[in-house]
Amino acid sequence: MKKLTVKEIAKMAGVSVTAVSFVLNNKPGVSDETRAKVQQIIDETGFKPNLNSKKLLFNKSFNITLMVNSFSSPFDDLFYFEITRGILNRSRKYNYNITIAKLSSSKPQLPDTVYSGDTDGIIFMQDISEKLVDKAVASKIPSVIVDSHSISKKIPSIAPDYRKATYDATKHLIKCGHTDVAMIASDTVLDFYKQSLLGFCDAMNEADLTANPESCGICARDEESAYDACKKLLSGDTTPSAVVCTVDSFAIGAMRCAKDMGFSVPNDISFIGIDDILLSRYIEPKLTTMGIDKVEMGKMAMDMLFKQIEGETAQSVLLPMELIERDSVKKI
Amino acid sequence: MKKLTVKEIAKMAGVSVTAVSFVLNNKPGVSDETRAKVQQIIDETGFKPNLNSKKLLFNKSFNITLMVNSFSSPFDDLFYFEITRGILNRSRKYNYNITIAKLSSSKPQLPDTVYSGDTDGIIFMQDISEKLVDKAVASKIPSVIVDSHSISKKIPSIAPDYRKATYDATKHLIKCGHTDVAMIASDTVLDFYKQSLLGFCDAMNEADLTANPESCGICARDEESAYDACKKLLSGDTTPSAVVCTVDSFAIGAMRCAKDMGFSVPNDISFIGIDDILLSRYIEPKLTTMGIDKVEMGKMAMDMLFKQIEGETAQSVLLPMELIERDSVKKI
DNA sequence: TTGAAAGCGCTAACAT
DNA sequence: ATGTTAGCGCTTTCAA
Repeated sequence: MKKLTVKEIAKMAGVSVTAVSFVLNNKPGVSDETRAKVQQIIDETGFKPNLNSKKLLFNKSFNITLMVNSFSSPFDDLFYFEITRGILNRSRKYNYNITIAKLSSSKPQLPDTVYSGDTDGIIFMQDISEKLVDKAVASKIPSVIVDSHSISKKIPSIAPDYRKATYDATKHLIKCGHTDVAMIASDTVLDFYKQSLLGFCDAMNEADLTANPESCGICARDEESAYDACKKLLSGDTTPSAVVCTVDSFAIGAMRCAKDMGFSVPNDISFIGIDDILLSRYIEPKLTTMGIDKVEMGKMAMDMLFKQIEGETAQSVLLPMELIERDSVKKI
Repeated sequence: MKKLTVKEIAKMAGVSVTAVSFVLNNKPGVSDETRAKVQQIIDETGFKPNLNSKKLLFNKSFNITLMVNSFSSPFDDLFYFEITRGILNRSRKYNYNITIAKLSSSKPQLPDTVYSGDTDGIIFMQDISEKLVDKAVASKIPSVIVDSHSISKKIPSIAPDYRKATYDATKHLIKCGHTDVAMIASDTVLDFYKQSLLGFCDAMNEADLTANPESCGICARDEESAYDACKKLLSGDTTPSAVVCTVDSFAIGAMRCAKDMGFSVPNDISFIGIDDILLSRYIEPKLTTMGIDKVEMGKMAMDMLFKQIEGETAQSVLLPMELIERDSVKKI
């Protein structure tokens, strides 16, 4: 059997390749009669035009690169996996491939595909270094950042409103009657830390409670260091009655520490997280946290990227998070 | 600035395009002098040949499609995410893109990319229907199945040795002094169920214990139904002292049930799982289970796929699982 | 409405 | 060793 090409189909239908091309792309310029004839052959043979020639012609790869952070924890992976669902969902609409690439942990580099014309856009998952942002901007390749913790103006991003989320989380604790509230924040991204601090202090001040360095200057970078941070927090003369953790995984580590130290959660001490990772539903007690629709985030990322691919400009968005009440906060 | 092409580089270096092509691909046929000259221009300009033309020429897409099951649970996602790490890791070596596609839940269909020449191979994650297997074989596209629960002969697959794993899990319980051992198995894939049963019975028989329908005829399909299955198991006149669950998520559901019914785990009843999903380390008590190196599975999948892409045939492999002792099994 | 042919950027066969 | 050129499969301009 001969390989199917437009040329071959044209021969079979007794028409020119132009006619076949027009039929394939639903373009006018062929008589109904010719169109029907060609369409029939296409249907019979199941012919699908080879994408590679289109790629060359239009100098497009029909690939979107998903850059994932290689040093993220499995907890984060799950978070990003859900975002990926949304991205995949939308990619079908646009008829693009989604290709995954790991971000090099050693040096900030765009994927090779950018330079060989093998990608039409990049979706960065999680924060990227300022250097990488600059490289992306310089390459002129359409890009978006999804779940950015800092507010970059150079690349459109989709980020949860972490300041508001921290504010709401703190406020929830206060509403539950807590007055000695502390925070374990992440200090890996400066801007994220600032937002957490701002949100926390806003809520405290509003309730005429004071936020001091002892209560909100404690930081962590992963579950393990959150364990240590919590130990420090609970070893002082006075212990807080509630702790807001700016990342769920911190809350998980911190609660483990509290339990190990003989505290009962939430009876002796309450915890609230931010992110609603899968695990939060399964630990004991189930973690109260701030959640967001991750699938929706993925869809938005895709839409924003496409706006750019089509030459328009896209605006960054800040998404609200919702309180998810479970069992780690006690009403007093 | 003119767009960089081989032609342009050739002009700049004052040589033919052939020379440039040879230099780019490290082929002999140019003098050292010419090579150096061309290389210099390439380095200076940072020229990268456009991949799209190569794709057309060789009729290759340099894309590998990763087919993921759309109806898998988040627990499974995590399992597959780790496999994906291995796949990504190896893809760099081969210089291929990894594109992800969701398997349609409604009908068994190969991705469109197969028919438009937009993929050079498929890695199926988890089991696929026999119909889909046939379609993949018919399309002649190189394929592998990773984490297959059944043993298909038509497509090379990488699967954990679930029979052996069930055998080892059961044997571990017996070695810990348990004689009343039951099993909660998955019956979604017939072949998987058979393997579980065989492994379980082998271990029981070897120890002169009897496996009867009451102890090994109980099945589930997810965490929730495992909860119900366990309820049935523990409502009889005699209750087993240990249960092997052929999937970790079943064990999680079953343990929750046992605790809800007032049993203490592992004091009153022990549980062992298979898979070592992330969650198993975080639940209370930490689940004893059978684990496997998932990153390695991904790497193997990639290697097997490439063997096929290069025209060789690949053999299915059965991977051993290792016992991971944690806190859900009591020694008596 | 139709068909012929150029051209996307590259590699490789062929001629020099 | 070097240069010229055909051709991968498609879309689209142009001429008929």
